[in-house]
Amino acid sequence: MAEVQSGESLLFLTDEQLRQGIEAMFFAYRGFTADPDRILATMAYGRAHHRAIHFIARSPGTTVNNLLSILGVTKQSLNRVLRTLIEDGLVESRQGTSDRRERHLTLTEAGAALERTLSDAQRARMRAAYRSAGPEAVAGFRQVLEAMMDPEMRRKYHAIREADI
Amino acid sequence: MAEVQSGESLLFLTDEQLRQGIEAMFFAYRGFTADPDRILATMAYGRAHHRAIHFIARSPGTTVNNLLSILGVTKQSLNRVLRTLIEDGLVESRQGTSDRRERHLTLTEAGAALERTLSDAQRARMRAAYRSAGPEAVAGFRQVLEAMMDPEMRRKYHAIREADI
DNA sequence: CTTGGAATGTCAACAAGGCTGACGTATCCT
DNA sequence: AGGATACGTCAGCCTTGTTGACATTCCAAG
Repeated sequence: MAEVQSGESLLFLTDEQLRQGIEAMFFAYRGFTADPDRILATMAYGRAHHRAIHFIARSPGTTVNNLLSILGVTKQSLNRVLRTLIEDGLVESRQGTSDRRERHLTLTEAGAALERTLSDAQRARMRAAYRSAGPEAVAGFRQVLEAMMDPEMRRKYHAIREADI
Repeated sequence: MAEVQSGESLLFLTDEQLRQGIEAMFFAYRGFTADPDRILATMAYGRAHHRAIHFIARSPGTTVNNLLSILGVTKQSLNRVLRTLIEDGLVESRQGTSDRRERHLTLTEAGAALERTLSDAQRARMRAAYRSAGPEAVAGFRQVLEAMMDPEMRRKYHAIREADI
């Protein structure tokens, strides 16, 4: 038959295996967002606020445009979120010095505190998953995720890390 | 110092590593949904329709309640989606025979065709990612994802597979 | 046989968070 | 001087989630 696999090595590419991978992504992403979502639900915030806070924390002083390209939403969408965060004193927006059209975003103390609360919860789950799966599984996990990204997103994913140096 | 790692083996549990894993999940999930989203955008459907179609295809004859527990939304949310799919002739709802309160959901030919289009696109990306990462990475990927799920979701994830036997 | 509860469907109202389109202002660069 | 860029904002729309209330249908226990 045509479906016979040429050895065990390609079994991970059967449609059934791929389908299980798809479902694993679906269920895992739910777990991934569950803890922050629970915390955010007690405030007037949602997942969109979390994403903004996360990436501002990650790249303090980032511009609105940069954040837009990372989050992949329209400026109107981001602005709605950003406005409430600024009004609530969690994010600070400072005019740029070299280019005064730009706004540079940073977390205030309160913003940083919320960020810590959210990311502690999310990291705790990630840490538990990593620990139970082990270092080699984690390396594979990261490899597959990276291969799944759109090339442009992959560039941004790397860019964020390089900015830390 | 307290931060000194006890060897390379625990490096995958540093906050920085966990943070990168979190961001990898974020960017990868975007890629994961990008292709079906593009297809759905050309019709009057969204991601919610895709999810319903996927799990009906996966478990033909499933009940509304079962679908609800898998998708984790309210019946009102699901019903809205289901109604349009039934009206459009993609899903068939048949009253149960043993328990006639239940509705059993199956895809029509048209529904199955759309499911194939959507899942072909999603599987193509998954296949490319799997191929580029290799079988061992895939095993690790699956392990970490599974560890990340809520226990209840993990049960459902396994239940779907066992139902195939 | 009656009744309680479960499964399902439906109506209404609302909110979050996407989107498009249009417009205005400040700033920078050529 | 004029075009491009960065940002903010108003208005309106869509999908998809939520709660609450209520009707229907049916199974099962008393």
